Amino acid sequence: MKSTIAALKAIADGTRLRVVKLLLQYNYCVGALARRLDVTEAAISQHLKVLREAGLLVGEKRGHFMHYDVDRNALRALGAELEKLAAIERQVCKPEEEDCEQQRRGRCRAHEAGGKCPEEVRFACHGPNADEKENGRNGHCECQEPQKGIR
Amino acid sequence: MKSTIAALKAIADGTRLRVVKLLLQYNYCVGALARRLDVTEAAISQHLKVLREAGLLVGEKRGHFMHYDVDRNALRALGAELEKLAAIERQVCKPEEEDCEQQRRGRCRAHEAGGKCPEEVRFACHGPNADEKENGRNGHCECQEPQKGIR
DNA sequence: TCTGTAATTAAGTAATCACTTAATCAAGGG
DNA sequence: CCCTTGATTAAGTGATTACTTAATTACAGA
Repeated sequence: MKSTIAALKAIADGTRLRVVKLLLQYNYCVGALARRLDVTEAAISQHLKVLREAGLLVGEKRGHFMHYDVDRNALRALGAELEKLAAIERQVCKPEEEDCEQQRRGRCRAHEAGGKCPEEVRFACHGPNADEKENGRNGHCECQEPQKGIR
Repeated sequence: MKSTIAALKAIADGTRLRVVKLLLQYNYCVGALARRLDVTEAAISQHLKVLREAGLLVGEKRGHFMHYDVDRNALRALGAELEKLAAIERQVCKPEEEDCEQQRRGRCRAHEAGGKCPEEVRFACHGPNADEKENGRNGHCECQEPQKGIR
């Protein structure tokens, strides 16, 4: 997860994205990359280091020259991770499963449509001292799904 | 493509990634998010702005409260884009299809295993003045696929 | 071993960024 | 209309970053 962020940071840069796209097509050496992208060799070298340390590139020395290759699996995995993220399911309230004291609160409509209120949700939506302020507006928010037809 | 970079930059941050993960599960209001992630509301608000402007979040006002939702399609599309990137095919040399003057060069082994040398590759690998320096090492690199068995 | 070149690293700089606090805007409730 | 509270914005700060030039390391040919 920390490596995911590093990899995302690595490709979230215009120049480095161009580097990756080019290296996917051509097995350029560093100097060729620099010429092709019109960037100094030092700059390219530093970008390559970032991409390499993020696990997106692997280098190979051939004679005088250093050639980098994109780790396509790593790149694919990164994409898959984002798609997997997009598939994270919503946690909805199921008050019948848990004793949810938020049901008592006037402005908390999180449960009227039927939903649970796990401890972490209760805490996050109403704060650590939610119990102390009965029926007030303080600390409340309609923190769950949009309530169709209500309000 | 520019929006891709903006979206990548947006999620390539630890706090914002946590925001996205949380909003995928719970429809928290801004204050709830801040409490849950133990970040000031101002900071969260700024992160939400970044994510919103990157097209990853959509906001909805409900009474007093502002609730943000992850645009799952945008997130999925971003992941798909990375996977598509990983599928970019390598350009290999096909000298029989093009008149490739690099074949004459001693140190350029790009073609010995059979490969084309399109103008852009030629330029990138050997520089704009490649023709002027016949048979020299200058400006050359073995810029294509690793040559098995050669050298 | 000496020389020329590819690549990396060092050092410095301007810009960007994540965060802070304080001020401001917005939306009810009394 | 005022007051409270949620949310955003403004302004400032320290850290990070992308780039530059210069120095250094690594490699191979003569």
